Amino acid sequence: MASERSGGGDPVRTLALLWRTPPEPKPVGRKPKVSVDQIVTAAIAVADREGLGAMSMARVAQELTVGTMSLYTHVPGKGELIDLMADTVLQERALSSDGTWRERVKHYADRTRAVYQAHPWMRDVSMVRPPLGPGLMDGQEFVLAALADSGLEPRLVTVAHVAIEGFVHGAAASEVDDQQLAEKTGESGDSWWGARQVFWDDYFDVERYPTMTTLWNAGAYEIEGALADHVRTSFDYGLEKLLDGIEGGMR
Amino acid sequence: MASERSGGGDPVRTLALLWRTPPEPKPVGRKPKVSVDQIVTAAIAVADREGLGAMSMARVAQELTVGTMSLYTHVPGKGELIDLMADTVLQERALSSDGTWRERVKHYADRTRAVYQAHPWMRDVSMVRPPLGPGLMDGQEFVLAALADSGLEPRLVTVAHVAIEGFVHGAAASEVDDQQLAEKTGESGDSWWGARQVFWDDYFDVERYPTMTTLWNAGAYEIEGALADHVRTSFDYGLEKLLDGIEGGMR
DNA sequence: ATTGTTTCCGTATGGCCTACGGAAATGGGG
DNA sequence: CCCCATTTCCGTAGGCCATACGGAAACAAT
Repeated sequence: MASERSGGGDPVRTLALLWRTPPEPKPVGRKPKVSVDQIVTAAIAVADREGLGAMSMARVAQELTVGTMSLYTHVPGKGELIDLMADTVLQERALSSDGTWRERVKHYADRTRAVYQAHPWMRDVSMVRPPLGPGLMDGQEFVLAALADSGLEPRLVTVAHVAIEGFVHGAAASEVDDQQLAEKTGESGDSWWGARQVFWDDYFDVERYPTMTTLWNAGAYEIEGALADHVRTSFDYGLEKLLDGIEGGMR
Repeated sequence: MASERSGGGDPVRTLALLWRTPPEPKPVGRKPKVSVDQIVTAAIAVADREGLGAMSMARVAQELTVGTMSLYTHVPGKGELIDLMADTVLQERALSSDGTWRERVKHYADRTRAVYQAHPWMRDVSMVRPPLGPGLMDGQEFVLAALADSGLEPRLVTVAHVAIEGFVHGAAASEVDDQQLAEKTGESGDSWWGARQVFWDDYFDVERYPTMTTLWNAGAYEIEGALADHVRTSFDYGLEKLLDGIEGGMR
């Protein structure tokens, strides 16, 4: 399977689940052993610990000491479950609207980044056909409000929004990728690059890559802390410059 | 499975494959029915047509009318095969270094985007521990050269590089996601959003989302062409503004 | 106790990766 | 011409996965 997808099923059913529309109480019939919330919570727990790849229906059911097929009574399928998981963790952002529009966008970026840190499997969830639940929508509103306050004209607000959203999710995903792989393979990013020392020894061609060579000699690659910090710094820089550009384009 | 990963195996073996170090000619023994190149080409063909999810070892072997296990003689495993595929298609960029540094960065973005368009499965390949082959390295050198020419000091060149690389790959991935899903589910992005009309009717809360409501009323969401075009425009805008910011930060 | 309703879940199908080990092909030396 | 080291080919098997189907089990009301 490629990236885990979602949003495939019946929109009406999925939306009802996302917004937890109370499914009119059933006075008759067997009592449920599990609830949607329990399933989503268990699924998130499994994915947090072992990655989205390990989050199989069987595994989640096991966690709840329930038969695999019981889950299908409460959730249409795996895709929809992932939708629910994603929207749930996005709600953890708890965005507070203080400060200038720039500060708020940065706040949004930080909170979103924190979600990815806490739930690295978010990297594997496509946000192109996103779950239209409260977690996602609240975030959208927050960024749009900040951009609207910036004085950008409406048309540009929507354009800038897509660019920022893309940057933030992309950055958060990249940043987290490293840790995710480290967990999965039991090998840290630094050690992975260390093992590829062979590359610099045996394959790097100084004539083919003059700029890299120059930069190397200029000490531009002497990193202070861990590699992950460097990546993070770079994305902070990128967001800053993106906002600079947007701000500059207004005048 | 989460995103398809790679880069797990023995670095020495993988690097030899990426750079096609000729494995000293074997004078004795049975003649190979397939070569590494044939395997990679077939794998790319399958992934192009049916997605990375369909690119199984069995499927590729079938394509070459060969037993599944024969592939393992030439390629260590699926992860390494994906590395080879990725680096191969990145080589298709054929970057030409004309114009200002900004033009060259944009050229790079466009060519990379084209690769993702032609090979949508690239969305599912993580670029955090990338295949250190010629395709990737040539791209890195190209962007670094452009940034170095911009007059940015060496330290900032590497920082800006990570930011740009993240933006470009992220943008290309997002853009392609839509088409990939369309193919996979047989439903276009526009029709998908159309089916979610229910959301606006039944769940959208005007009081909870005042900015969205205002923007909607201001006509900011009246899109001209297809949704995909709008996304593309937004990323062009984003890259432009990012470069503006970088340029502005130099003075 | 029967009936209607709802939930639980065992089974089965068809897919995936890849470890293992034997069969088949090939060229050189006797 | 036969033998044999060497290399490649590939069948089998084990252990995963999602989910369609249909019957068993639990519960409330009659």
